[in-house]
Amino acid sequence: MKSTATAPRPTAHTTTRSTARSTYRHGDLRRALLEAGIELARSGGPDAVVLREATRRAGVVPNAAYRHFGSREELLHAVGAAGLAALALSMETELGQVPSGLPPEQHARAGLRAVGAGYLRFAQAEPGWFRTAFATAQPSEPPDPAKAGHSGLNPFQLLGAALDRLVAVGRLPAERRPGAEFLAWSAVHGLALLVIEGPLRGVAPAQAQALGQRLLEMVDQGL
Amino acid sequence: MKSTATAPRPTAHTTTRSTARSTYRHGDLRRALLEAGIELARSGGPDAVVLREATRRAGVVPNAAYRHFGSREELLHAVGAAGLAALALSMETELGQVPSGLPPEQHARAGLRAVGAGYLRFAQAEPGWFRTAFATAQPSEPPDPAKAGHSGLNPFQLLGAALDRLVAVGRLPAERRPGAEFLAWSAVHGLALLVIEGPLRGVAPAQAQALGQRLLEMVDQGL
DNA sequence: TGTACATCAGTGAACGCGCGTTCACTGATGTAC
DNA sequence: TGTACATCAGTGAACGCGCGTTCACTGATGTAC
Repeated sequence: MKSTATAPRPTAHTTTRSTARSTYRHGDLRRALLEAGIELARSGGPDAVVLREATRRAGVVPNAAYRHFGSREELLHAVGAAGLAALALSMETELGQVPSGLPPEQHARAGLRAVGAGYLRFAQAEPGWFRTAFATAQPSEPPDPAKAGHSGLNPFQLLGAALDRLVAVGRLPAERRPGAEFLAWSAVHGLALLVIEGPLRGVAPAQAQALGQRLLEMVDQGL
Repeated sequence: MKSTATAPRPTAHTTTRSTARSTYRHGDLRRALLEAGIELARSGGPDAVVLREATRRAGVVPNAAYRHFGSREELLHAVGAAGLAALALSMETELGQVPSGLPPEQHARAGLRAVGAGYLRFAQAEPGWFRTAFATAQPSEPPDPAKAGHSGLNPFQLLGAALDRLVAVGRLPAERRPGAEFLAWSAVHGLALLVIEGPLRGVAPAQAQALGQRLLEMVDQGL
């Protein structure tokens, strides 16, 4: 029994999940598609961000998406950008938990660890979205506010700022500052992948957490 | 003009790339499919390992693959296993270049760096194959000879052996040995990804090399 | 040395699938008068 | 306050694509006698 036949137009799509429209116009389809896209990324990574499925979830016909995104790729990038913003937020949360009474050097070191911990936490909590975000992190440098956290900084900038503080405080020699982002980022990114899609997949969260602490220690000592 | 009509059967597939058969039987289709699969992985990563394309390149009809691989997945895993073996070889090459006259501690440290350098070198030289291999590195522990290098050790075992030597020589406290593989692996794997599909994509090879050296130094100091 | 026969590697044709994207359309909304 | 009209968000139908996988087949090869 196909139920699409006689139902009134606006409410015809009874498979609609989130947005059961009562009007012809959707209202905020762009946002609905983005949110559906995020949901897809969360549950299956970048490859799961499928245009047709996003429109299905928004209760809309497939090509309606083209009013708001030029292509599937554009939607994917929007999902990735939102992921970077969420990642920045995760870092900021960790940064906010650094005690303020510490001596300057300790404080700066704790800041770097917090940034790394926020990265690992987000990667583990949202592996699919994280992978999508990373795929988007690649390109240009003009900082995009859509990728930033509350501070207005994106993840890369938050890391840079933490390293700058290490230099300011005398913990990191200035001549070793250039490129240091990539050393710290490598370590933390590698562990994230080992945990979410590598040989450490399925390890107990507590154990992964402990490994994360050791890794951040290694970076702190080795930088 | 379709040329498939009257041509004699065995040589009908004029689009055949590598293996222009003159016999009805292929001879070594399994190997041909595996090699085609490797070629596909090398040029596009795991997603590019497409069963139909592999058979096309082997000059054979699509379903012929099922005489040798139970599914696309099985072919993909064979490609990945071969990649792990190639990775092990790359590590062994670097290990072979460690001078033998060094004092024990220097020698052990150079060994760990060599393992890391081999990893990075292979990842950069064969990004697509490397990604495919990593996807295969996940599962069980029963060491598979198909994934090993000349020494009979697979990449993970080569890393473990290098760390064991650090302990034997007194450079790494025994209590920090457990799990140390994952710290070193994380750092090196993260940089590999930053370079091949991350923000460092397109950086000059020499610069990537330099960053690799700094990273290995960080690990050496921080472990 | 020759013949009958079993084996099984590769063929040929077809399937259902879901995807991204294009086209011409329709009808709800907001604005100008 | 009411009407005409332009805009443009969402519809409906269709496209071509390439994929993995299944089926019943055919004919080359090697072995037993």
